[in-house]
Amino acid sequence: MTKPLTAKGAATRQRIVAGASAEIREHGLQTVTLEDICRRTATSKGQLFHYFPGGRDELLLAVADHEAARVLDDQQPYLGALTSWTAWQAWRDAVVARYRHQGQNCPLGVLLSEVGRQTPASRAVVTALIGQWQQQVAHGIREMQLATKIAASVDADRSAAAIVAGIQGGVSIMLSTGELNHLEAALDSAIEALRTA
Amino acid sequence: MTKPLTAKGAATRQRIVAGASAEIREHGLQTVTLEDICRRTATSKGQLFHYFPGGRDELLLAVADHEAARVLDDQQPYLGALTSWTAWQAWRDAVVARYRHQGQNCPLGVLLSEVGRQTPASRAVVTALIGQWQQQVAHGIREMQLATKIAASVDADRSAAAIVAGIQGGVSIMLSTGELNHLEAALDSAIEALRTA
DNA sequence: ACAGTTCTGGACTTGAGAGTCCATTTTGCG
DNA sequence: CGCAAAATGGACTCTCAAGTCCAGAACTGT
Repeated sequence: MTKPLTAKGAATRQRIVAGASAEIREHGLQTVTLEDICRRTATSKGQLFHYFPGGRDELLLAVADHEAARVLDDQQPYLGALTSWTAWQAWRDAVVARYRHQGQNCPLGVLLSEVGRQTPASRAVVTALIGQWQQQVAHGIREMQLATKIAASVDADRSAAAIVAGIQGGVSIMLSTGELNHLEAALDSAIEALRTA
Repeated sequence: MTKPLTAKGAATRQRIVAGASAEIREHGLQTVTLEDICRRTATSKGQLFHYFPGGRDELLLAVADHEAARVLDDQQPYLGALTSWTAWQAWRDAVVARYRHQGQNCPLGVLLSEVGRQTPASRAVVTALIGQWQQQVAHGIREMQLATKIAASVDADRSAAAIVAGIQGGVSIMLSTGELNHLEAALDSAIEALRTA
């Protein structure tokens, strides 16, 4: 029911979303204009409003979806297989490395701190992302519990919530201060806590 | 060297900053206009630019300073006297209660997620805030260590960094999803970790 | 190939908000 | 009092970006 879209049209639409995402990651949500996006993606205003009749808001929502997918994808395969302490460490390293390497260029930070609060629809995207993420971490904790590597008394969901919060806070702080310490400390402390519980 | 300011002038300037802070907390940074601020504070454009010749940016910087002070003040007296587990719990409850009670109306969230990245000057304000906060938490940990209530092996600064990150993440998530779980989980897990270390 | 639809380009309109300017009032002070 | 500096009000300009519109090119299926 969405729309009749030819192959070419779908490609253009996709190009716009990807270009807008990149532009926003690089320059921030507030400073990016539709014209910037047109320039970058070699499209025109007409096309932009053709594919996103709702204008800026609708495009931003599509960008939010796109970015949300990236956040989880970028943590794979680690996040999906937290079955040993080595795996947890690898995941931790992957998360830290990613943010060390790309600095400001961060989908999650943009999503949560800039897009998230704007409209109900984009809030829903963020909420779903957080939920999935937390669930995957919780799943990892439960697997470790089955293998009796983590005490059964640990509340998997609650610990997962704390870990996700720690990462998110670490990333926020990094985006504002440029320092990575907090992210590392949050992850290390959380994992350490799971170990000794 | 700043400026010759009469008592009346200083009062007006102060009124503008306070009004702007409130307006931003209530409606978000991007949606608030200078005219909104004028209306709320019963001032005019002329006054606004008289006191903040640098315009919007300069005003925002003053707001950032103002809000940064609130963040720490609002956690007192708890944050300054983390000398027993009861005190830690009281602090934890104060933080949670504050966010439960005021929801979106949050200086820290606004600061970190909206103002922080804008200009170098506002980044500096945020960086200083985080530093002070972390230091106060670390100080609390050290006092507990002196009283042998926390193991001496704990790295106070690193743990404090993790705690601040957890709170920040919890607040960010709350601002986007409306749920308080993550903030509570982060604080509880962090304190629990200090206890059992 | 041809009719209908989708896609594309870009000029144009519109609205909003930051910043300017200056006339007027109030205050500080000798 | 009386002058200079500071404070105030508000109309005005300027810029810029979102969104509109339409004409023309490219593609679709029959």
